[in-house]
Amino acid sequence: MGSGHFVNEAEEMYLQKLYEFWETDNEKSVRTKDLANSLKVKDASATGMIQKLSEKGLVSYEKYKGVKFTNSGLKIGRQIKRRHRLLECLLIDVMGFKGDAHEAACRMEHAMDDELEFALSELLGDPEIDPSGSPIPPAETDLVRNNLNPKRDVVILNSVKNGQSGEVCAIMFNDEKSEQISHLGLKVGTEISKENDLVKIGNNETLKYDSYFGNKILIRINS
Amino acid sequence: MGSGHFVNEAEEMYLQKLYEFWETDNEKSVRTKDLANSLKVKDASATGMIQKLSEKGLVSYEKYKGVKFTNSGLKIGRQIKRRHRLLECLLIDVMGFKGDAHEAACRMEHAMDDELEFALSELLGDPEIDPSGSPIPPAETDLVRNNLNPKRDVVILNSVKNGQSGEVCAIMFNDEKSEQISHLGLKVGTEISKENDLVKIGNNETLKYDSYFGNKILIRINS
DNA sequence: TTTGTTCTTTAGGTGCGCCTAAATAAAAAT
DNA sequence: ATTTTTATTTAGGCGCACCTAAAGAACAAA
Repeated sequence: MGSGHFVNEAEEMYLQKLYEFWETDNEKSVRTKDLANSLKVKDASATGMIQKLSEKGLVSYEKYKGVKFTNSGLKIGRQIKRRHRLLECLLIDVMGFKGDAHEAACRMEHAMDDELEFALSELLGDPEIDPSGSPIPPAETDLVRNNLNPKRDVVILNSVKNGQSGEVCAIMFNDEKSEQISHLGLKVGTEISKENDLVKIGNNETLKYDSYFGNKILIRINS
Repeated sequence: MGSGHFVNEAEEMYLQKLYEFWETDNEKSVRTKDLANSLKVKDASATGMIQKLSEKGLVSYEKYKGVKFTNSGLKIGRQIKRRHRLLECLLIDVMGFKGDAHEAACRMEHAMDDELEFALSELLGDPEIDPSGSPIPPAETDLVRNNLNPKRDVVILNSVKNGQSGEVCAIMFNDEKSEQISHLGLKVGTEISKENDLVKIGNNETLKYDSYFGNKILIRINS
């Protein structure tokens, strides 16, 4: 990444976890013990990995003083977390996966490259939070949208932007909540539009929906 | 799996590769060298792993005579291959991923459990071939469809079954081929039905489409 | 400040999957 | 049948990430 570092799976796990600490306080340095605990490894193991990451210039580290990101380490940690949360969106919101999505995402995140990350993010409508409400960091790499990655005009309701309008083109599940969706007055073909962060439906009434539904409803944006 | 074996990632790779040999000839035993070559490891490494798998009862092995699946080994190899090919469908057909899908799938397949495999297969309409035309083996575990996994009534066009009818509810991409799709006379709302492996559209005309389009068009099945 | 506790690091060891090099078996060519 | 070639296996090592046990540093309380 960045300066051409090769970072393996174990290192990525540490950097991602470090990013979680960074999210709550991006100043404080992280204690070896806390890192070890949350990764469920022994303290001595964490020390070893920290030293390795420090060698690679991904964290700054002084004995007995804890560890902090360097810029390049932060980039990588943030990117892995981004991929992780995008995967959770896919598994939970789109696929309706009821198993241990965190665990699955944890293992899949290391298999993603920039392109796959880009494609997934676009499929999901470039979401900014994951199913548990945690923020999805922005992309490190601003891939130029080209003819290999054409602009998509079908997005999930949650990612419709102010000023856009469109039409419901799919409601992804037929589960116990689908009845609730029809109570909202929504069905395939319903026209919607968004202004001032409010979604209106055909009769000019404001649509009240939560994030769950917003992920299940596909909208074809009017061009 | 089956008799409670724990199989790690490396072992899964060997079993999956062995399954590829099994697919072309399920009698012939596989030579160490061929296995090593296709996994891009040295012959000696393959020998070691074969011996390990043999210890576990997943392959039958006699020195200098090559290796064959046992029943339990075949089950595992087949399942990993199934997961791999389902992932390729997701990446290529649904997400439009243009990178190295094989490589990505290779790494993700080991992160899947029965439930995720089930959810993915259903999202894809239980496909029987992957994007390159290779057959997707059937599920080993016939998960009972329960309230956690409600029946989906939106499927891709390719997986509409004879006797079913429904309505186009989404066309997933707006790329260079979308124009071709509209030339087919298809748009959101179009009614379709399938009999004798032929898809008819509203005016009773037979729809001619290829697998590419069949994966991009979502159909809501009439109940 | 001394003592006790907690945290961190070092030192040494394990398992795993890979490697190379060398020995041995099987197969092919003469 | 003997030699040559190819395939396979053994033996010994390496790197990696983890572990335990023990030493040492930092911190808190008396």
